[in-house]
Amino acid sequence: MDYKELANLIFPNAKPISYYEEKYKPRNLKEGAVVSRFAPSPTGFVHIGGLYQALVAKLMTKKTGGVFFLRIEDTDQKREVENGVTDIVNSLKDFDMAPDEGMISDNEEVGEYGPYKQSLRKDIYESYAKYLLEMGKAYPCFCTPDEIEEIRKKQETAKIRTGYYGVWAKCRNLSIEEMANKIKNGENYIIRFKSPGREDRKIKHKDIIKGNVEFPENDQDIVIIKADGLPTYHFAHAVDDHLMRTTLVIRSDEWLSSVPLHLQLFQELGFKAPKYAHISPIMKNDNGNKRKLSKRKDPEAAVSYYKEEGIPVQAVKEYLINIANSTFENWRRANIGKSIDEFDFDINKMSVSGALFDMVKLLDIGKTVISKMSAEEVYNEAFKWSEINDKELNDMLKNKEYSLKVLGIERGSGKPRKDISKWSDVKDNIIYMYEEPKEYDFDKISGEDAKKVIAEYLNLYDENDDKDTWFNKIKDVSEKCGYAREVKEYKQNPDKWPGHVGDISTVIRVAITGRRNTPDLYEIMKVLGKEMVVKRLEKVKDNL
RNA sequence: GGCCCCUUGGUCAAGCGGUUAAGACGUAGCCCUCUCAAGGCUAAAUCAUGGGUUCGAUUCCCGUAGGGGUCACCA
Repeated sequence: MDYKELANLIFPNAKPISYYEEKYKPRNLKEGAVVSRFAPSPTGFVHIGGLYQALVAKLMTKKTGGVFFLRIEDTDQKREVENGVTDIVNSLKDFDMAPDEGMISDNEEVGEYGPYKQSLRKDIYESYAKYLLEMGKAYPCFCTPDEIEEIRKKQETAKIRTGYYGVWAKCRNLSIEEMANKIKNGENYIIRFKSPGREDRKIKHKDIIKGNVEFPENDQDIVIIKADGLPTYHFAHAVDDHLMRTTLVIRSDEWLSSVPLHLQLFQELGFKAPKYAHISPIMKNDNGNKRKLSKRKDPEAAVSYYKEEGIPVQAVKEYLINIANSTFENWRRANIGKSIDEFDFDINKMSVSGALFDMVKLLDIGKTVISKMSAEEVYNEAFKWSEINDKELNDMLKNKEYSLKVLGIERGSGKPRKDISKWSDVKDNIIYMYEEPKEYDFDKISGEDAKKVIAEYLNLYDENDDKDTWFNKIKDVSEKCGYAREVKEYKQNPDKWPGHVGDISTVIRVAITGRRNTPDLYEIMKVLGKEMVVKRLEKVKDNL
């Protein structure tokens, strides 16, 4: 019996690898085009770190005229979660990052290099496993989980490296006949890679982000096909990224220490290895310690959080790009209005260490992004968000013509307002334009004095006044009530008056909006219209 | 614990042997102003640490400390 017969015994029906090599031809792309991917496992919501990786991949492929694809790594059916794939596909869509090829729904895909779901690629993995078996580069292992555990314990007490390697790899030295007999006797087994590596030798690897790294060679006989017949991550990675003709693997840096193994796998399979870019995770400050953003502890770890909070998609992307290339914000300032695709993203400039997540900065970007939008855009986005997240706001916004005016206050000028950083801010920002105030937060002038101010103002108010006339009338009221017409006058002589025109306009502002702080009162009154303004003023006057 | 990676203000970070060590967010103050949000100006605040190498180290080398990752039939 030889290796070939053993391989046939294990995988009698597997196609020769030449079939797949022929089927998935090298891509016909121009020189330098990057083929990269997002390859999550459907084990729960998409993590912001995953979106970050996907964004970098997307940027790189876009920049070079390459291909960005989505592959689902569902080789662990135990951890799989319902709607996992749908969530991933939708999350990418939400961020306007739909892949060029790969999965486009739970069970549909586009592209010539599929299937893009690993659980559907079993035949392919078997072919390549068989290929390794034929060459004696893989072998069946009959060790039970208990035996593996026992080996590990021995290694631990002896204080030596744990794992299935060298003399500890019992099954690698079984004769072909022994292996065949065990299989024929129905013993359970898995397939292991027979590592040619030696721990006392070093390999050098140049990572796109981390730079030069030196590791001991891999000498672990890792499992490549599990008891359930599916491949492990490592094996699937090598086979898939070869067959899908990936040129750049962008992934989280927790994989960095697997690079020696992966390189070895590519080598032994006769594949050309891709380039690797290991991205540092996005961290969070936890009592002075940095730790990865955690799915369990941190709501902002889930990309769905941003959608629910109504943080603009563009803000999230710009924030992420800024973490990746901090020169982005300078570019953005100099290129207002341009698409982020025009930014010359440089993956080599990405930080080697993990950045702390900064919600304050994200929200600041959100503010800027929204301030650049037209009233129409703000309306559309806020409306869309409110449909699923805020019924009350949605009802308010149903009056489109009026809402457009409300959202247009101090917008469209050279210096638009910057007070909304996320869609969930909108309601509180504009609610007094829809409902009469329930409470009045007067400042220094209240009671009878406030009543007098309002009464005087009602005498003068004319909705057709231009802004200067409007303001002069408030100054007139100030004078009548014994307050300074001008703030400057008052400041020069603070003892002469009890206050100034600012205090008077505060009374009117509060009477109309219920608040001391609002955008331009003149515009607010214009939008509200005469009827509403008078009604609100009368109401306050009568109740003071 | 073994192996690997990292360390510039509170945060993101430029920098790549000689700089007054950029910029942004945040913080504080001033200006503008009918309030607020902005905007303008200004300020405080950083090279983890000890050794080298060098005429000169934030930058190069070594050690130390601190942080992170990884050691599965999970990805």
